[in-house]
Amino acid sequence: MVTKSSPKSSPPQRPVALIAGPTASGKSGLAVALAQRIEKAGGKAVVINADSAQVYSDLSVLSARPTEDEMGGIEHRLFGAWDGSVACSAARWAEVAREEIAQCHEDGAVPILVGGTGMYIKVLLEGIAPIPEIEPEVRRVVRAMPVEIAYDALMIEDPERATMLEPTDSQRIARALEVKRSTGVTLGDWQMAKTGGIGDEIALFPLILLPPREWLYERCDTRFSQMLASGAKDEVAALLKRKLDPDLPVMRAIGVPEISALLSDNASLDETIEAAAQATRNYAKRQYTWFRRQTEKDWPRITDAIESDNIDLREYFDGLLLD
RNA sequence: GCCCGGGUAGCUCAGGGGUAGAGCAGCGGAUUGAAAAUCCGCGUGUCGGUGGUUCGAUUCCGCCCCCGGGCA
Repeated sequence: MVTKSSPKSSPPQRPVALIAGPTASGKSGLAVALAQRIEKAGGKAVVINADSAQVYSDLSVLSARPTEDEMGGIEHRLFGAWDGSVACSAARWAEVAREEIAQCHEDGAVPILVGGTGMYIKVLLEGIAPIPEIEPEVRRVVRAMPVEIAYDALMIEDPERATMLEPTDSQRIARALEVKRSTGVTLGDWQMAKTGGIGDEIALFPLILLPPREWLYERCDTRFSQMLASGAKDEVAALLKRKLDPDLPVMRAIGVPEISALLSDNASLDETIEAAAQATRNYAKRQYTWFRRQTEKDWPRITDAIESDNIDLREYFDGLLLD
């Protein structure tokens, strides 16, 4: 019997690279650079989207989806994969991402997850409670309730969860209530089980980007003006034409409400730019907190600004096949 | 030059004889199927300057400076 020596340099089983960080932190460029290094070494790499806005086909400019040029010849998946009329969710995204990752492994490609949606990534790695789809009518009724009413109802129907939540947390209150009403089981009971996580089955190569706040905010500010110059108005105009439910995630993406106001003459151009830039900064801060606190302590982090070529990929992805 | 308003937290402003407060920003945090979402916590700043009245002034009075608007 031959004992197969496994040299350090051999590619690991089921590798998955992950580049995560706040908006405008330079994730996409880094992911493409990594993919190109892998392909240059004779491997194959696929970039997989882990961003809750970039999944929508209606949002290309506004979600800062990489352009053909920026993709640099690397295959990208789950970018623009959802029609705006369909609400994606962490669980649904994770399900599809899991399939894509499996497909990559079957094809001998390294999947590189890139994105800023912490919860999507968490659900993919750790799994989530197997709660069935909520009955549309239940959802409609629950979401139409004012928070106070919903909270009072939850206090009666699932007091355990109600006491765990802030009485003002409209979204979580609605979720707990719709789950109880639609399935007859409380959210807490459902959440005792978690299914679908792939964290234990893969060799994860994570990298968290936490650049200096000032640098990040400057990029947030610049970004929206660039989006306007790249056709963001037309994108929103086309989206508005679809007359979708205003509560859908596409309709709430940063820039959509702001540009809608501009298009309907309810805001000046300056006000629009200011409001959208501010929303972007607020969002970046929330992501910053997520990635700083909700990720494993031993995951490598970059706290410097990502300039064109100042990152040594080998330092962070040592063990992956690189040239 | 005169007459009105104003000058209070980074910004917009409230308040008022016992040294001050909201919203936004900023900072910290939460995050189990809408997460670019939904929430929670954190407020000392010569209250424009200076003199006076007062036990006590940021608050009342005088003067000065600055910013609006109006009249000349």
